[in-house]
Amino acid sequence: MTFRDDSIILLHSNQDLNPIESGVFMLKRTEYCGRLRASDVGKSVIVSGWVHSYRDHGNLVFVDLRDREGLVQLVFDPENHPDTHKSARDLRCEWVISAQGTVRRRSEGMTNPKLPTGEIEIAVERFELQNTAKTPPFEIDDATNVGEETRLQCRYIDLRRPSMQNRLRIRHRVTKIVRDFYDDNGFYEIETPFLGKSTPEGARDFLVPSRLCKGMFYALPQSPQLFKQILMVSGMDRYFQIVRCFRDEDPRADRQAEFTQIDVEMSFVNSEDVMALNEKLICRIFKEILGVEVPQPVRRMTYQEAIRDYGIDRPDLRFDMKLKDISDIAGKSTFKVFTGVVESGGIVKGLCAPGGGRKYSRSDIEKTLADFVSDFGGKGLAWFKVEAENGKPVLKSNLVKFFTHEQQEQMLQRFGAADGDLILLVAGPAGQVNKALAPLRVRIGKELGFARPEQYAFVWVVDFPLFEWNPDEKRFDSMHHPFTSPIEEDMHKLETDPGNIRSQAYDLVVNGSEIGGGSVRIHNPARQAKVFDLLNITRQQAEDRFGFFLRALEYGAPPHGGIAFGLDRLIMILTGTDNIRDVIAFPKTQRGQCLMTEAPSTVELAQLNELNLRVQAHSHGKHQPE
RNA sequence: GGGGGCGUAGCUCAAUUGGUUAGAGCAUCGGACUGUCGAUCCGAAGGUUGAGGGUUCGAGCCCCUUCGCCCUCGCCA
Repeated sequence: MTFRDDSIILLHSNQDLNPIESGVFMLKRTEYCGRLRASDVGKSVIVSGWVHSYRDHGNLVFVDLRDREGLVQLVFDPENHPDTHKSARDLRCEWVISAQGTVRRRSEGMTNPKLPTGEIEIAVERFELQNTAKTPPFEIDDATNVGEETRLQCRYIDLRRPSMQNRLRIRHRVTKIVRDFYDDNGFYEIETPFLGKSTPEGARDFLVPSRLCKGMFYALPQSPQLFKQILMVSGMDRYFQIVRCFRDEDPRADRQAEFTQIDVEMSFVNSEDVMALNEKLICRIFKEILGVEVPQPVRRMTYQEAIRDYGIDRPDLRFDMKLKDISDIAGKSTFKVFTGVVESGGIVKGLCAPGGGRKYSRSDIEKTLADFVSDFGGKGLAWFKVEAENGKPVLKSNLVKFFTHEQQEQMLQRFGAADGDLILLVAGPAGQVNKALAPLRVRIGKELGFARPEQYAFVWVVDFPLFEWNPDEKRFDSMHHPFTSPIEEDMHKLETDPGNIRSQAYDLVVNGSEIGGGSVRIHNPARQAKVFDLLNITRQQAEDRFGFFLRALEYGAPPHGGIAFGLDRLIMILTGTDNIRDVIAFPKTQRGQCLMTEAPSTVELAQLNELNLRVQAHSHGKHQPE
């Protein structure tokens, strides 16, 4: 510490400008460090930034100066500017300076091809020390792998790293494209409230106590759903918003409690209109950010097809490897597990991994893959390796004996199996089987190198069921949300067969990730009431929760529909990270804490009193007062 | 709420079966050095092994408790 103080005094003692104390900064930036090129040779420039690294040769001193745009090399030469050179020898990493000098071309053999600015350097004539810095807890360098806990505690340091700056830059560019796109297409950006009304359905709400209405609470919005529909009733015609949403559920690698949606609603449209317009936005983003041409129109796939072939409503279509139902074959085998499942209405379904027979050993399958399947609720994993005998593929497995020759042939046929392949089967209730097979398919597709990271396979999944049966509550729940409109031709099933009504809902999926979803809404109050009935929402409940909205629908609601994109996930895909915290400037941990600010925290008793709240005693929590 | 992984110097990691004074690279500090760019060379400093307890002659290592981070199931209309 004493050294640091001395060094500042040293700097002050000579002719160079050291305005930390005086506060008078003379050198105003003229260029970004990282933007300088050979074309700038000869220019007199002033750059400002952080000392990224310094190389002191006793005589010559080199400093790599860093700003948002990159690095540039500063040279301090004792022959030309002895005082400046002397001061420069005391510079340390992350000190902030402004330097004036001349851009000059580096001589032959001294260029640095690793830097975009590597052909030039700045011969510094004078500089100002704007600030010193403590030694940072870790290096500002993408090469060193720093633990995330440390990064989150010192996020201001972490965000100096080029990779983080790049991700936030891309995020900015995307939101700029979004705003331009919707503006070009006649949308208004309109803000909606954050302090809203709690609705007990869906995700858990974040609650905010009201001071003025004692004992009452606002809820932070899970999405601006009802407000955007009301904006359509209000005649705004087209709305969008880049908006924070809040869901108080456990985070995941790709999920934060607060996240950002690109929220969109349009009047006088059908689902095709919404998809056709909004896929253009995604195409524009992929084109401008990645240079990737997304084929338009984006492929459509029904929900039913997605579940049948991929076991999931967000299929990764970078590779084929479709799931095949072999219940008909397995049900006739003598393998009790399969016949039992088929007799009780379950299915036997599986996939054929090309080359998987060579890639996976028996213990890979029976331990690693079987454990993986069981993590997702699969009860066992049956396998057959496919090998060629006399030029014909045959099945090899301890289960072969339960299948006749003909059944084996049928199985090979069904999967189109060839020498070296691996057939994996799961048996059980259809939902359970699909839930286990879908992640297995993706895992194997990645492990076998079929899912290339630089490839982007888009698909609209359409015709979602309107309802899904909730066995615990013994009632139907909305699959999307209760304002989703059924498909017209399925309306007659409303009384008789509600489970098979399709909805005008659609999800945009890329590489197995849902990046957006929406629907055409019900704009007829009578039909909305009917749907509430089917959801076992009483008139009173509907009135309590959405009364304001139902009343709005009665005042001339236009037909309307919309969509919401998950901005964070979109940025994850565009930047190729699987960690959502890497695309959020100030994210939270799995316990929802901000390690930098240490939120959440306890509050003053006076604050609680003002809100008429009292905190119950509880056993743990290190931040609790004694 | 369940399952799994991790926690050792500022950072990234090592430390044999429980056995000497817990090591290395980077960073830091001092010195040397005319073109470096992951500078180099010489030297120095740096540790409550996340915390607490236990077993033991002896614990970074074994046991118990606890805190934190990550992944995951449930959850996320």
